[in-house]
Amino acid sequence: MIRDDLTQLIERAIKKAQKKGDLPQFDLPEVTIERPKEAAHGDYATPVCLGMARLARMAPVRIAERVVARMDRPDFIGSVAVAHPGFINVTLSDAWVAAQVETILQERERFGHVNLGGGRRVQVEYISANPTGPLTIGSGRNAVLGDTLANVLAAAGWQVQREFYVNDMGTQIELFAASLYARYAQALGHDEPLPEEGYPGGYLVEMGKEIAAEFGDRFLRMERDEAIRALRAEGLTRMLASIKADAGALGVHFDHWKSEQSLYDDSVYGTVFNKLSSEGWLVHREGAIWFRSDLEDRQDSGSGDEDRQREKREDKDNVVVRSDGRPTYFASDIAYVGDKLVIRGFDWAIYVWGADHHGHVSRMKAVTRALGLDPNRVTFILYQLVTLKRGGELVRMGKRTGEIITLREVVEEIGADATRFMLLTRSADSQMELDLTLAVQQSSENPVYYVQYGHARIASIFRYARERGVSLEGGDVSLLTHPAEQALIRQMIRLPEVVALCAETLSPHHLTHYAQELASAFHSFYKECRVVSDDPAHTELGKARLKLVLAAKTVLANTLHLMGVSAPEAM
RNA sequence: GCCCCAGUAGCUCAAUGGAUAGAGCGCCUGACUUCGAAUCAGUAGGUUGGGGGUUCGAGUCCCUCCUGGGGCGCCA
Repeated sequence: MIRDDLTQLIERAIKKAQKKGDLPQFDLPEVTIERPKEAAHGDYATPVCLGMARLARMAPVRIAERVVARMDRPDFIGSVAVAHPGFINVTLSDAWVAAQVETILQERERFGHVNLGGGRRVQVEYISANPTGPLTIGSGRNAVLGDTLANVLAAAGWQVQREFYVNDMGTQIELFAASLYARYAQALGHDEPLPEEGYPGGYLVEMGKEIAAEFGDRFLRMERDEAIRALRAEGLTRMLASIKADAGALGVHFDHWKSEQSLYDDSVYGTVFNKLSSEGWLVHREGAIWFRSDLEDRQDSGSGDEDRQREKREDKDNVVVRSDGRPTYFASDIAYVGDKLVIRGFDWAIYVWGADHHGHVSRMKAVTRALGLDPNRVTFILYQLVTLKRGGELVRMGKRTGEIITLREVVEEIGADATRFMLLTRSADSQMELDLTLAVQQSSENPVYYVQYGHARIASIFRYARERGVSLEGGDVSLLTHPAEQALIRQMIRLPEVVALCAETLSPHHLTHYAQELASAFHSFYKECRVVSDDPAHTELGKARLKLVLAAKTVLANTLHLMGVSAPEAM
């Protein structure tokens, strides 16, 4: 990336200035390159000389002048300027900018990719909603974050696996099975009450009817426990199929569905448990088995580990096995992290969790450390919960309370593209309020259409060009010197930087903002510059501009696809 | 009580410690007999919740207070 080239260019210039005696000797500070907000400040800028003022005991502007004097000028540099109070502003060469159109046309769908991952393996685990009900809009935010993050990491050179963790054992699935049994029995006319704490949602009534219609009274003729066991399996299969379909409707597909139960069946849990136990991490107390966190501080004090997430250390012990012998959810999580990092050998495991699971992060980090693994190999993306309203009224929602606004409902109302874009625009840290009534009303003015319109408009230009028999063959991109053309290309070549930013900060929402800026640059260009024209004097420029808009179409499509949004040829 | 996240234009939200805090929606003014007006060009709108501090420079970092959300179970 140009940005990295610039960093090196400036670093070399500083060292050279020191060597030649223009600047005193001091340790090089980190050279940061930023994109100035003000167009007049060029394409890139660095404030590094401001920070060097004290080290060099010189005025920042003087330092900047001496650094600039020692800078090499490779072909991509247009001009370099020093600006008060000591910025170095770099403007790219217009000729080099224009030439990037050819680069984009060569790289096509790979344009925007960067190699930060170096082929290392990362697993992104997302949604992982309990398979006891349909996906909610909250799961939608999880899905969009995780899925887009996976796209971004893949574009950033990581080998990515997308995983859905299926909680197919434990209290909730038992309640689900018992609830289903009741609904099934009711469908056959029996007066079977819903269990206490059961799932009251209407979807189970439907499922009970379906199973009754398909299997008749087969399950009623069994022992009750046996029937519930059979219905649990049947219900789980149906629920997972429904979840898969709901996720698919949003364009989300998984590489692997990991069963929680399999962690026990495949003795992953046993292996991990024995390791922790033999190393003294587990303690028996009050009839239960606890993971102790008090060992932690002694273990690696001063080890200098730099957590990506500055979490508070876990300060309390947590139950792994209940006094009745049943493992807790935490027990599964322990086995699962071992499964991810050791057995399957992922270099990095990313979990996408709602903020309500925040309290579990520190104990997961603690367990990872206890297993002798680098805690930086697990990262938790926490997103703030979505509060829902309908017509201004708060909707209290939950699978266990029965009232649900399903993801499918929203996708059917406003479409997958608008849903994804809407859920992706905000950073994960911001709590969002979603009024379904308003969202439906406003879906037609969702900015996603502005971006897609740009893509469709270009497709239309090509349809028109074909009618006129105009092609881009032999187009000379060096003719692209118009300010609107240059501005558009400058936006286009930002994509790799945006991908890098999203991957480094694990915040894919930058994509939505970039997409709008890119589309805006295109629409401005379109208004100012005629692409296809009958004017003979325009022929050469027209060919060059066809190349430009094809490149723009490519970058728009790549950006949209990273977000999991379609790039329509017409709309 | 303790911990985490947030508070920025009327609304929804951006802004790797940098220059004059930006978009979209909404408001107002202009632009379609030539490639798609789901568009473009422009106007208005701000004490970045309050108060201290660090820094050459703070929306961003630290302290404190206020408001909202979430967590602190042998629940998941």
